[in-house]
Amino acid sequence: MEYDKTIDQKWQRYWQEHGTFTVDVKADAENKYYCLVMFPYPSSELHVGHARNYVIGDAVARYKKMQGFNVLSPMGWDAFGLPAENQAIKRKIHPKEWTVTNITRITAQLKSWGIGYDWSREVTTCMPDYYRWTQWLFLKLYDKGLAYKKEASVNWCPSCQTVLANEQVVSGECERCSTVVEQKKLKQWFFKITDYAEKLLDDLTLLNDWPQRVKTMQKNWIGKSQGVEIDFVIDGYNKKLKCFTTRVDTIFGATYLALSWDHSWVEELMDKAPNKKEITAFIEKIKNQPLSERLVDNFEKEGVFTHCYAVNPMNGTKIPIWLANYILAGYGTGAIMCVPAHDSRDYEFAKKYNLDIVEVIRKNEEPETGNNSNSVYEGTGTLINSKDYSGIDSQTAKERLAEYMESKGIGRRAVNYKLRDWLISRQRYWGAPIPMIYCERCGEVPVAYDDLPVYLPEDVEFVPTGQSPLTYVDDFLKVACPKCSQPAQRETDTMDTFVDSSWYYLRYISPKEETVPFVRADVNKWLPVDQYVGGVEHAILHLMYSRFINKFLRDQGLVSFSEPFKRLFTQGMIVKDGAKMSKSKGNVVAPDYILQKYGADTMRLYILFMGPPEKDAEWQDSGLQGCWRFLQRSLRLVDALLEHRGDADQEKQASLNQQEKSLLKKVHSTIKDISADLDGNFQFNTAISRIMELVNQAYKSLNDGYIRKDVLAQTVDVLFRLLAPFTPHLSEEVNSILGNSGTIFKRSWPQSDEKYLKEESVEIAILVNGKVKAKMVIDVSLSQEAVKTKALSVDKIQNIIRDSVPKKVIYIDKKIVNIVA
RNA sequence: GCCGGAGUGGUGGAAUUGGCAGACGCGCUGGACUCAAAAUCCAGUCUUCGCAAGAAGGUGAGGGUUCAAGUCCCUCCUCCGGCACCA
Repeated sequence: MEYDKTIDQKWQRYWQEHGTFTVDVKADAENKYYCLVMFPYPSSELHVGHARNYVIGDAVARYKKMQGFNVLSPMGWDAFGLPAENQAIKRKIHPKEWTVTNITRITAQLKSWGIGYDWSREVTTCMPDYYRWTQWLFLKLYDKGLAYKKEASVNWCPSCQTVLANEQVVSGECERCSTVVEQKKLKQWFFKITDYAEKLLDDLTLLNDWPQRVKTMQKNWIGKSQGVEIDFVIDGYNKKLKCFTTRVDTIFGATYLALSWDHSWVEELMDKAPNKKEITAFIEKIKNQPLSERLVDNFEKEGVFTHCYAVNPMNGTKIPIWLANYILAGYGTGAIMCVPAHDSRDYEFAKKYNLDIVEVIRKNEEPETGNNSNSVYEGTGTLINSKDYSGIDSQTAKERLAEYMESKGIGRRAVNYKLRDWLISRQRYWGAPIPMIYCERCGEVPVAYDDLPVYLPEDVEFVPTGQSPLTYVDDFLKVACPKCSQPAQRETDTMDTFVDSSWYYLRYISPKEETVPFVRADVNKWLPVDQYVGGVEHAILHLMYSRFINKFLRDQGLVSFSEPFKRLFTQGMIVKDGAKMSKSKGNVVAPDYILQKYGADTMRLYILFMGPPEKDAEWQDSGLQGCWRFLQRSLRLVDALLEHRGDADQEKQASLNQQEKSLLKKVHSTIKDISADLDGNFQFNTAISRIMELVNQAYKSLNDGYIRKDVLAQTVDVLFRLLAPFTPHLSEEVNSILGNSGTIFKRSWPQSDEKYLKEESVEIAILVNGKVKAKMVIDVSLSQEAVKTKALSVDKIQNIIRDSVPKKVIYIDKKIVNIVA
């Protein structure tokens, strides 16, 4: 049998016509398996790097289907977003047109690779029937006070001409275009994800089947820290400064306070400050400093003295209050107590400005060292110079001090998070309009649910001005206030596209529903997603936003599960010439020529065989060639079977020869091992190598002598069923050639038969005085004695071992020896 | 700086989690077929010594535990990823 391109098309057509991958959510809910691949942003054509994602997802889906699950594997489009708009500006094509063209092209690609989706569930986030429900979600959040507008210092990308969420700023640069991000004070919409910080953190422990790496990243991003918020009375003011610290045990070493430039009290203190000019200049300097400058390694600490003092509540000492550039504006209270002896940053600052350094913690191992205040010790230990608390260890002191402060009302236990609220406004056109209206009389008024969707107007000038292009569309902008019917204006910003993608996995269950975003009963049956597959670049962004939205919907009683994705798999990149594939580098491997020359199955097989799927892998055309060779070899086994002469019935009378036995053993051990590879962590590479071994052995057996027809038939049949998740077209073709009707995916996954796997060897442990001294495997055929007898002499054992296992393990004490089978 | 992950042939990578290191693929070498090439098939391919059977060494470096270590423990080196003034 020869491979021929028409095989691909033949079976792709078959799957489509027979609805092989179409799911009825009501009828198929029992024994369901929801396999989801992160939906793509439809920009240009897909290359083999993208293909890896879909091929992995498809292999899982097809494997599960063969195992008898009702597999839902849907596809859709994350279709709003900046690239479409940027293309529109550059080429004068409407974003919608550009997007739809790309979707058509990519759909054809996915189909040509034989990815088995239920296309009847396709969702497209830029279509009104979808974004209507994204707006609905916004209103739901608004109703609960979780969507709010506030003025804040926000990240602004001057190139994209829009604000960005914290999560979209990477090392001070725009995640998308790598432009240095600026800080601007703007009034923007936020989602209150911080309300869910604790839940998002706690429930990470439920995600046993997520990569540890992703969970750690989320944990760090949420950044919970526990400590104490201490009130410092300001000398001469009727005012307290709240400072958060995780090291309350160092309170007696606090020798100054430091405030961030935008602390609320700064304005008041300026009235009296003798060095007002100096302070103003200092604040201006920090304010205008680009974020990127702050992120360099040795960012110079600077500050200015306010000429005010605070009182340390524990010892009454007056300590100076400074403004300092290293105090983060958005974290904690924006004011901290500084302990130079035990914090390297405070130490650096104190040295520079000649502030007191008082050691209050001593490392436990070193009892007395003469030199103090010349170095920083940031660890815990025993308190010194701390009045009544001296001699106590850090941990105990933390608790006692917190208790004391709470009882005196001068401090309280507190928790802080690094996580900030999710900024969702974007000053761009190609996104879901935020469904809000501003009325001079009534203020901020949400659009009524019944008035959704707020349609995105299509006739728009795209040129970015820093204002949303919608600002200039009168038909859109001007609207009657829903409350008082007076002229009012719509919100012109659109939503971050991560809002669209934070709930799409729910819409797949009810994609055509016109009255609700999803049917609750069906969603509760089909979710959580059993297997989610995607790139690790979404470890924080998409995956945390989705978890947040899911938890919100759960709290509203709209879904019943608290985590949307039960298992997560993050695949690595495919690189070429050591670099990520990109058009600008000119190292893109386009799938088209591969399909032409080798067909879809060869490409799929190679992508899965390249290496562990979670790791990056280097594309090698020669490796692809190897997979092609392997498939050709496999197909020649089919020929060998078809040409095989010999009467199967007659053959069955005779007993199997050694080769046939060994081949059948290989067939069944392969089934067993591959199932383990796939049930575990998707070790497609080793699964495929096992199939190659099977083919090699089958060849050897054929070359060496006669193989019974039924044995060969079983080998070939199992071989192509095992290959089916990887090479579905060829497996279908072979399946039909072997006389089976219908699709191979309605047949079951092969089961290994234990009778062929019976071990001919036995593992024994050698005990000396009851202690395991050695374990080894002995070939039973060589020494039946080993199993029959419970105890053997040392000599005998050594003989058996010499005959059957390598010398290396012959270390036995000349004592009593037992054999445990 | 902190937190993760990883270091195995010429190369991508295996090793039932402590049990014959290098499976499988690529590449390379030799042979068969061919006027020749491609394709295909067969054999070989960690290093050293040996015609061979075989012997010895070998998983970033050094030490340790164990009958047995790529795998576990300690010290160090290198690379990759994430976070990065989070008080």
